[in-house]
Formats: sequence, C-alpha cells, structure tokens
Amino acid sequence: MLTKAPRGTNDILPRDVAKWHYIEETTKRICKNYGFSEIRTPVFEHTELFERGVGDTTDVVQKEMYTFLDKGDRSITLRPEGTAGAARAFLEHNLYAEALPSKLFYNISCYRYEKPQAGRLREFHQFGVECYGAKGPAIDAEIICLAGSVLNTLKVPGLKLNINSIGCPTCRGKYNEVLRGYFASHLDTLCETCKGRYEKNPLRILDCKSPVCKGIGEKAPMLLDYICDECSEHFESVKKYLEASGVEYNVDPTIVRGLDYYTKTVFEFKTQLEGTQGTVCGGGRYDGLIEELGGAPLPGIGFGMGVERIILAMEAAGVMPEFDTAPDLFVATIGEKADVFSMGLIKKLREENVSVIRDYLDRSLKAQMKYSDKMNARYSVVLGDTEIEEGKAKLKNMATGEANEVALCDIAKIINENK
RNA sequence: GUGGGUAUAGCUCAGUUGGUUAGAGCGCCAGAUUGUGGCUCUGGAGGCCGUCGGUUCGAAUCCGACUAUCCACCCCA
Repeated sequence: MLTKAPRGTNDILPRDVAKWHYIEETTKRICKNYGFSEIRTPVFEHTELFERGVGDTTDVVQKEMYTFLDKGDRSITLRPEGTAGAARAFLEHNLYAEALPSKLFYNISCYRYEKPQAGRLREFHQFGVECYGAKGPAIDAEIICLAGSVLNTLKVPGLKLNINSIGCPTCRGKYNEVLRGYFASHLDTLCETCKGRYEKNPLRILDCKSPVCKGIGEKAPMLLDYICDECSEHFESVKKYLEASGVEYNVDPTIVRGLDYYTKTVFEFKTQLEGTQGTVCGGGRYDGLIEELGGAPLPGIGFGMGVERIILAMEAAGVMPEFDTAPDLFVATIGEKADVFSMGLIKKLREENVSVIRDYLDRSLKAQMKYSDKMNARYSVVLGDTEIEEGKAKLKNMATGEANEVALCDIAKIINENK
C-alpha cells in the first residue's frame, strides 16, 4: 500500500517529463500567438461553485467529485474541470473591468472519481482555454482554430473536428418537448439507459450507441431545425469564419456536451484512438455561466483538452519526438587527487553552461566509462595525476570514439561550440 | 455504478494432469581487459508466484473473497 499510488493516478517519471514540457511549451507558444494569457487557480474550490457552474444534474457533479469537509467544516471539492474556477477568478478579481474579451488559458490537473481505463484517470490533466465577454461568432471560430492549431502542431493523428449548435435555453427547451413527443411512441423499444434519458435529457438519446436507439434517433427531428433565428445565424457565421480560416469541420447534430453550461456552439476533436477515449478536446459556448455564478450577464466560450489522451494518440501513431536529455560531459577520475580536483573543474564547467556528471559510487575506470555510455554523455574525459599536472586531458567524443588532447580550461569552449 | 479479462524477477513472459530447490530473454552488478564505453564470453545479485482464506498428504497451478490493472458500458478530456 505504501508503495502504490492511489487508483487512477499516474506518476510522470523523469524519462517522460520532457513530453509534458513539450506539450506545455507548445500550448503556451500558440496561446501567446492567439493573444491568450495564462491563469493559475487553486486545485480545490467551494463545492457549490461546481454545483452551480457545472450543473448539479450532471454525472460529473452527482457522482464523480472528490468532495470533503475541511477542518473548518467547509465543503471543498477538487476541481473536476477548469472552467468553473477560471470563471470564479474572473469575477472575483473584476477582470471584466479590464479590456474585453478576457482571453485565458491554463494547464491544470483535474480530479474525477471514475473507474479508470485507458485515457481515463482519476487525476488527469487538461489544457484549457476560456474567453469571456465576446458574444459574436468570430471568437467561436478563433477558439476552435486555436485548439486545432495546438493539435496539429503536436501532430496528433487522424483528427476530426465535429461541430454543432445546441441553441440557447429557450430553443433547447422547445426542442426537448419536440423530442419527447417523437420518442414517446418508441419508448418501449429504447434501451434501459435511454428510457431514463427520456425524462432527464432526451438529447442524449441521440448519442446512444445501441443500434436500436441509433436507428430510432436517426429519424428524430434535428435540434438544428428547431433553434431560433439568432442561434441559427450565429452557427452559420461560425461556419463561415471557420471556412475563412481554412479549418475543415463536420456538422454532427448528435454532439451533446455533458456539462450543463454549454449553449449554442459545441465542438469536439476526435482522433482514431484504440478504445472509445477518442475525444481529445471538447468545448463550446457558455453564455449563461457568468450570470449563473452571480456576475452580470456575460458570454463565454472555451474548451478542455485531455493531455493524457493526446500523449496516448501521439505515441500510438509514433509522432512523439525524441527528447535529448543527455549530459554534455562525463568526468571520470583515477585516484583520490583527481577525485577531489574534479569537483572544482566540474563546478566551473557547469557555470559555463556545460551539463556535467561524474561517478559517485566509487566505480572502477571501466565501470565509470560504462556509466558514461549508459547516461549517453556526449563527451567523456579521464582525469589522473598526469592530466592535473599538465592541465591537459583527452576529450573523447562518445559517438565517434575519437579522442583529442585539450587544455582543461578549453573544455567548456569546445563543447559549447559543438552543441 | 454495471459487465468481462488478467495478476510469476526491474521489464516482457514460460511454468506440463497439483509433486520436492520456480525458469528464460532483456536490464542491473562484477570479472575476462589493474588508465577508457558500445561487441563477445563467464559469473553474481534479484521472487511472500497480488493479498487473505479454502480444498489437498502436497498449491504458482484448483475454488472463493478482496485488491490492483486492462477492456467494454455509463459519462467525459
């Protein structure tokens, strides 16, 4: 138990950390190009924030939150997603009083009590983006563009962008009634889960994988045909902006996001991942959220991207780059005098921006060289009494095996010139 | 939360109808080569056979529960 990480959590080991840096750096760079600034919010928030923000009828809130009482009897929840916290911070710090729209991004960990599976963890990581204060369709397209740009830069394979509009609360309410009317006659043939969905959220029946429900759903009236003029015009404009940006998309009327705050535009990027965890990015507009949290009405839009899923997809396709973490130099020593002397030399080299390692296990020279090889050092140098006396040593290029005699004081210069 | 598969060395996996001291390859350490790595050869370390209980003269092997893990569903990133 002591040496076992909790279920659904993963350690990111030294050999994998570079991948995470790579993805984070990529998101930072692209966000900067799109004019988004990073925001960092707490891992935990008041439980009520998620109940209100995410919606207390959602599965996420009802059964997947890590909720506990702290020592002051406050109900605290580990964030299951990033939007609610960002919206809270936006309101708390009056960011709406600064230049709008407010364009934010974050790389965070999230927590959901779920049964773990490939691409589904209890602690997982999201790259996410939020934009508050812009209601027009251009920002929808920009956000989608940004997500696509990150995924394409990372070479995530087999990407497909699906978009839909789920309308505003008014048109969605009307449509739900239309849908119930349609499914009423098929209620007996629907699968068990869909019978439950009928009352709760008939939209979800359209998303069912059971062939029977799928068949019935195909002939169901489409939400897109029932959304109001304003929502419809908005959606048409989003498509126009996407086309102008050269972004390929597919209108998928069955997309229904599972978090209550979504309105109008919803979208997801899918990849051909083994298993069903192919959705690598999901997002949409949430025009009611800020008001729901107690702010003045202010439109919002954003997305979340699953970092673990991106890594899975990249590795499955063999597009994850190799990252060079090898040290520049290994310093081997023979004898006590060299052992002590090397400490000073190594410190100086490191101050000159050379990454240097040495042995700390009293290894024989041969074993030191093996270690150097194993650590993938670019160069090795052996120090003994003679080298110290003469101030010169053979600098060995480990790839070619070639060794040249150099002055000890020139080592940093030579290595830095050949980087 | 529901259904199914799996659990043996650091890793990937063998292990016969239940039988005495549980194996291989890779990796790790050392030696062959006492101031120079990779190749080769030799040797060595490393196991509560996931945990607990049951059946049996005897269990890594059969049965049960638990735990972990993987897969599918639900849901989601």
